Amino acid sequence: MPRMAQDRQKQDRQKQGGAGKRVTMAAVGRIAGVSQVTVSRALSDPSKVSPETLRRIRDAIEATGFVPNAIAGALASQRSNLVTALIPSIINITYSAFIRTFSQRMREAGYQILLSETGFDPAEEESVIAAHLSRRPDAMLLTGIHHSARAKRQLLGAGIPVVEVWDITDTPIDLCVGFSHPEAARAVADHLVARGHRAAATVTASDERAGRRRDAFAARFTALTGHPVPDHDTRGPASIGAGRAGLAALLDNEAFRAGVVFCSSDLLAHGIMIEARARGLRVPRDIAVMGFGDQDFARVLDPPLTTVRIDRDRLGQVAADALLGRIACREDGQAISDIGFRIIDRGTA
Amino acid sequence: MPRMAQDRQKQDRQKQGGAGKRVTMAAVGRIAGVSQVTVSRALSDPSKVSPETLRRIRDAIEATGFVPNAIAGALASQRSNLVTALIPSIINITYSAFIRTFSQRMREAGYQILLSETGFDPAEEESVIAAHLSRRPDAMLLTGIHHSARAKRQLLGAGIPVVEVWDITDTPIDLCVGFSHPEAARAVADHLVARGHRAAATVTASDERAGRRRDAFAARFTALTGHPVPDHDTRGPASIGAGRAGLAALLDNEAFRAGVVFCSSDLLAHGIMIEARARGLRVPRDIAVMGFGDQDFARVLDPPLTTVRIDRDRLGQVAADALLGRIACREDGQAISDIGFRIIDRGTA
DNA sequence: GTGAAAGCGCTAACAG
DNA sequence: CTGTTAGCGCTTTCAC
Repeated sequence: MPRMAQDRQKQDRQKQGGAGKRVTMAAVGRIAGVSQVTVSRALSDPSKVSPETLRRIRDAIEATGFVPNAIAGALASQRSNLVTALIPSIINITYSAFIRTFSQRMREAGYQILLSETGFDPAEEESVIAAHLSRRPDAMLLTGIHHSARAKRQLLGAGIPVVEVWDITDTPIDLCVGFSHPEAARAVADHLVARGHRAAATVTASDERAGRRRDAFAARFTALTGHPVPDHDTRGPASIGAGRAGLAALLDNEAFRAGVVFCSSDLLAHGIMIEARARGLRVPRDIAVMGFGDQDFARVLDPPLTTVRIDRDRLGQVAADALLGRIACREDGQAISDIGFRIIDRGTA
Repeated sequence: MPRMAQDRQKQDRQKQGGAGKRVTMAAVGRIAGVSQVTVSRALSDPSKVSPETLRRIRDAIEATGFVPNAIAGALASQRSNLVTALIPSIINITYSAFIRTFSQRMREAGYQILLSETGFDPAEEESVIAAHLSRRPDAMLLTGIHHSARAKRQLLGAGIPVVEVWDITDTPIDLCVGFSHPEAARAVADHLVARGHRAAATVTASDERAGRRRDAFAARFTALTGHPVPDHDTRGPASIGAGRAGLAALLDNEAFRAGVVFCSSDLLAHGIMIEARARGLRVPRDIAVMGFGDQDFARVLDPPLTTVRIDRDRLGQVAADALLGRIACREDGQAISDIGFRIIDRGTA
């Protein structure tokens, strides 16, 4: 900030009066007739302070509107009560829904969550990780299992519990909770072939995990049926519009005319249903659709969407518990949790 | 297998010094052969340090994996470079989409965002505000204009810039950017009546602002047509499923048989389209639908959804700029910004 | 049950 | 250009 602006700001804050001096524990103590430490104790463990003193301190806090300075507390105690989380996208319900469960669980345990988006970009992630680490979080949540070497080093150096979610690996940085994407995709291929499908295509959003599902699906489907699996890459985030465009492209290219489309998300699948209907094609008779994620709308579409359920709430919960366990130094909890997946057979495939 | 990975992990942490000594500026300085302040300067303003010294410091940082301690920095400088934001729901795209724009803008200016949900509950909001204030943010964003008296007092006492978004008032705490919900709702009523609609109903999610829109809409529509406007309250968050259930309830109650349904969100409107079609009703011939929000899917539905557009990106941008302006002490920026709304006429009403 | 003293790791003056 | 000296507002530890 330019020097002048800074000076002016200082003056303004002082003029504000109420804002000039923020209330400190020392000030509260002065009013209550005790020392600063006693105020600290009254807040952190009231039982260590006599009832009478406690009352005076509480009155003083109320009168001054004192709000403790967590920054100073964190510096002194070396505990920030902060947990940071990185997700690819905040507007993608897949991630935001499980972050909500995770946050709630952590908040109940007294932690606040610092959340950032990384936008599916490893370089971006690296810089965000460093920024987060500078806040000295007590633990950290990362999405996915691929991180730059530098980021891993810093994470290890931080000496805090780290949980990687939404994927699974034998070699996590620390903790890991998720499921195997290739395995899920192969299960989908097996399922669709068992149901009699002999032609398939995929529509896939820009997401490394989605890409691995597509590859595993195509490999298995082709192995089983001998037919290639054309793919449409949305080159962007999943959306209903991208799904419509995806089916349109597949059909117009004549790479695909009928069969089942396996999508990397329910949103895409929904778009495919709309596009199919707009073209006078019947779902699932002409075009069958398989989603991924089992978002809340999947069951209320018409026909209801066949998809793969990932228990996001459980994922958030298990991730939080794993971290909490590590923080409490219970090293006994298992480091790797596979929460699995489940094919939900409904009306579109 | 987990066991081995776990053991390996444990060793790694111990070797790393686990909870051991984190690298400090003093340590980096020692290695580079300079004092701690010089390291600080090298980081905050490299031009103040000789090139040769800078090189040695950078090498030392690289070698040690040093990550600056923002906690200590914040305590010393009285600037946290943290901005906190409260939104009702993280999984509601309405809010998460604009938070993304806001965050990006703030990040470019060097701020990190601490985000929390308040879940539409004022009491919850109050406690979250206090928790956020304890982190000594440099600014704060609040959703809506209704806050508890205690919360307002603490906010004022904090002496930081505060912006209230998604609504508008003549008496903001500090800054305010949004639009008038009753005004938007009345404009919708005028528009629908002008298009010939004489019967209307509403489907409304649990959200104070949505409720105010419904009330203003019903009052205007009735004043214009003489007909009452039945409402279905979803008693919960907006969703496609809630929209379907809403139309079903309206129709089954016989409070409503044909006409236009004004929804508090596009998601609800989408559900209504699905339910109407499932019942063999034509949209918009039998049931017309008006959404709210103009989410990305609105234009790709079939028929495309008529709705009200709120420029969320602009909202996020203006909110960020307002805050940044205040932080830089440019008191000239206007305190209240009305970003307006726009009726987007498409195929459903 | 309460207080005094000693930092936590950094930034902000002020010297040199 | 670089170093020294003071804190920032708490928690911790040790006395009393």
